[in-house]
Amino acid sequence: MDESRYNPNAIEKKWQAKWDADKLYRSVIDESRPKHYALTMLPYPSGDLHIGHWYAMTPSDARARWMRMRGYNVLFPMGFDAFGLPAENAAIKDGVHPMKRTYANIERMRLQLRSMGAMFDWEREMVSCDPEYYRWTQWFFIQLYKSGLAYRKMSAVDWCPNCNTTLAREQVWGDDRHCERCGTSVIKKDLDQWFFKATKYADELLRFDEIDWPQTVKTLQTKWINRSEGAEVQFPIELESVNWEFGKWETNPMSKSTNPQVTVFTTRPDTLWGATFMVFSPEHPLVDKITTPEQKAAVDEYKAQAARQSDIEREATDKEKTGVFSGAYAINPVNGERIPIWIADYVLMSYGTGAIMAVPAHDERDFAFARKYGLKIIPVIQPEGAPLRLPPNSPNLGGEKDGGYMTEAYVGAGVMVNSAQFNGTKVNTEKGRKNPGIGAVIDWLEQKGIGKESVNYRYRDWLISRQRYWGAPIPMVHCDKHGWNPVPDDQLPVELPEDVEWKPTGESPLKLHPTWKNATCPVCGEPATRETDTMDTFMCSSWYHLRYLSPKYDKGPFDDKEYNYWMPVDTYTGGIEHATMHLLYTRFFHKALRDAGVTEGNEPMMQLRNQGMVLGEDNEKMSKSRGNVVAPDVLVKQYGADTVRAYLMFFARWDMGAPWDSQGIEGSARWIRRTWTLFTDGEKRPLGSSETLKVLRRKVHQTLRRVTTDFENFQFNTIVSSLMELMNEMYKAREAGAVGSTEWAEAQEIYLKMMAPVAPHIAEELWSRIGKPYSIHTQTWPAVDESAAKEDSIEIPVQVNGKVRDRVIVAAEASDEEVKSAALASEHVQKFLEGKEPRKVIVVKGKLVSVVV
RNA sequence: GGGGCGAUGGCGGAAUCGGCAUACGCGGCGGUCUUAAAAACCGCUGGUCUAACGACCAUGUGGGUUCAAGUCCCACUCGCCUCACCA
Repeated sequence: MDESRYNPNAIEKKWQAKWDADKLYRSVIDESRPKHYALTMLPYPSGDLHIGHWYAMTPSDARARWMRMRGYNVLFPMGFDAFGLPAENAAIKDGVHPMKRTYANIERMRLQLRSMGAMFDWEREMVSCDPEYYRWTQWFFIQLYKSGLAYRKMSAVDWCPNCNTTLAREQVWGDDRHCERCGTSVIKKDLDQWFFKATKYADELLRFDEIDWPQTVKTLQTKWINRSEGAEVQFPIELESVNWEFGKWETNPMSKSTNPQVTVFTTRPDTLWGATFMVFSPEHPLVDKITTPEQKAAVDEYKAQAARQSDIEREATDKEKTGVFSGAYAINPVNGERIPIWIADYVLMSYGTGAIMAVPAHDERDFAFARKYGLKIIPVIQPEGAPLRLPPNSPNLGGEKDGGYMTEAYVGAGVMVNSAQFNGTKVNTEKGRKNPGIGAVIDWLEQKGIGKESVNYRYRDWLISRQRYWGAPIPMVHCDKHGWNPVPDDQLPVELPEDVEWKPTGESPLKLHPTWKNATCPVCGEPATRETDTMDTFMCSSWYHLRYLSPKYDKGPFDDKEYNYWMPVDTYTGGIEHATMHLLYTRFFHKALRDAGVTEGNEPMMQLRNQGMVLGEDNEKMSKSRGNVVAPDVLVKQYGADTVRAYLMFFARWDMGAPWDSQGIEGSARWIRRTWTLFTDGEKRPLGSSETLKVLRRKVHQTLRRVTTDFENFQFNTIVSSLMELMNEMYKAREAGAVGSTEWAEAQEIYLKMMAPVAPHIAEELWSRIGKPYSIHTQTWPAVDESAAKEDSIEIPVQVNGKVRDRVIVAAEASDEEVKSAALASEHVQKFLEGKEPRKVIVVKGKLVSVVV
């Protein structure tokens, strides 16, 4: 083979084997060095590494390598998120066991990952479907159960009819409420399921003060949790309104002497006096009890229609509001007014209490509803200036013109009116007690015992039951006498049976298995039944970063020694699509386990950075059906891993992503080849001038300064372009006779060190070819020589009235006066002054001169 | 509909604190080498006008602040992301 030609496949294979044999990337505890835990999101073993994986992992690897060169003891592990639906769905089709398929895929992807030349420590690999891994996933479930954070509840949950399983709220996407995995619209089912009490941590999850995460992720999580402050208020229902035969009131069993109460949540207790009707969700359990015989037919029909409607239709925001009168009345507790109770589907059973007080004057939805059905509107907040005017014939509003009158709800600031002793109280647009009107009313409600301050969240508890086979079995056993109990630790893991049948019945093979579910009760030892549901795979990925610490440890999920040294994760990188899923689950998980005494600290990952997405050449999302998928294996074969790495770092801003350009990679390939030529072409020229060498050295140190800050800031594209510039400069210097000088030797050394994190193989090869000791990857990152980086003379643009008219060259150290006179001495500048005296001359040191006439 | 992010040559992008707009690369054009092509190398490459020196215009649109705006402020247009009757 021709040794002088750049042959990426040969040198990459050679160095990967050597690094492997030398355990160059093995990370072990070393108290003498500061640690750095760099983590990139682990892949699902789909069978092929995608260019998107390369895009996410390569810059993360480069930065981890850079941290290592800066003296940190770096942990950069890799593993597989191996449970999940695709493997099981494929099994139903072709009968290949998910275990077999998954491990075959992992085998293949390991090779592909190795071809990247990343510094993964493979001895720390974890695979979430390995029983030695999910043993601890189950153990964590039991810890949460023992902490009172896991509970079982019957409720209406989201069910994907295609995946045949329930989903967590986070896994239902879009306005058509489709399944995150397969895109099918979900339906509601009443099921008994396991939940984690994530809402207990809602307030803590809203605090981001300890972590350096992108604002967008913090905003998404904040919006997702959606804390709203307000009050709960009890509304008595008129005695005549209650259909007693329908059953008991839980709080007032068959007592006809006390009014039954219904609780509503409101963020606007200051508008209570304007509550002119109530609205119940069609699913509200009291609907049947309060509906009068005359209204029964209409209400039943409305309920049936609401149940028939899909969530899509029901949740369309711009849909006209519909509803039906129940015939019943409630009493507004603040003023004793008798107000009608309506049934409408714009009130959701899943938020608040499923019933609202309607204040049409100050709520848009209630206003629209009141106008449609001719209900009373009473303004209770009056803005400054022109008072709100009701339509003249309110409450009967049909067909009237609205000129000069209220045409929409007033939601701004103002003064309370029509509100008894609160008249005159100022109201602003703040939420909760920050609003003086709300604060005053809450105090009064609490004192009167008809309401209390309350906080509501949109955030739901985490539904983790999945009616599927390919997941970690929920380690619970049910006994007729003793109910649900966790499987004792010494019986973990509860392993998945291998001898199962794949039938497209929609039932989990675990449920259909003849014997697997037979167990004994941990309390009495009598026959009992295993839970046949498995856990959401997000449970597996909520703690994988902990398993990397000690993947073979069998006395616990991790070895404390490793935990104490490496945790928390210092830098976490991955896609933003997990903002309200994995990234929220893992924070909850860490906090819950902190309180159970398992983990330490408040947050698992201190710094988070998100990469963008590589689109297809057609500017569309890559997909097999579009035929625009870029295969990294092909590119590696054609160009070598170093070129692919360099191009992925160069071609777009990492946090933004961009469409793929198959021509563009030629530029990176050229850079790598030209670097090769620069270092291997031994052609000598007569030694050049000292100025040449000085200019070269200056460029080297300027580049080093830039590359260092760019690594710090995840600006990978400009790292590569700076190196390209330096290379061009080195070619010029070589032409001018720099080869053989100490400056040239230094340039070569620093250039390769800067290149090493980006293109580790060629950097190692050239490093050894210039006679340096193995390995470049254990070298120290060079320090910038600021005096060398400094320019001696600089070109200063001179502006006249804001336009650049000339450039003058001055010494870098020149005083403002010197620069000013040099600028004014310019003929060209004088021409534009047209003989006039400058009114003002602004000198910005080292930047420019601005002359104003 | 609410919220967030963004818009710079033919394309991806660069521009630290408000201080030379278009770095670096792709593509294009011209050239060297070659029988030829590829590769490699050299030069040009935002627009308009000009023989040239050079002038004028240009960072989605319209205003504003400033000696100076891609960068700050206001309004709008388009695109992407996100939530979506949340009481």
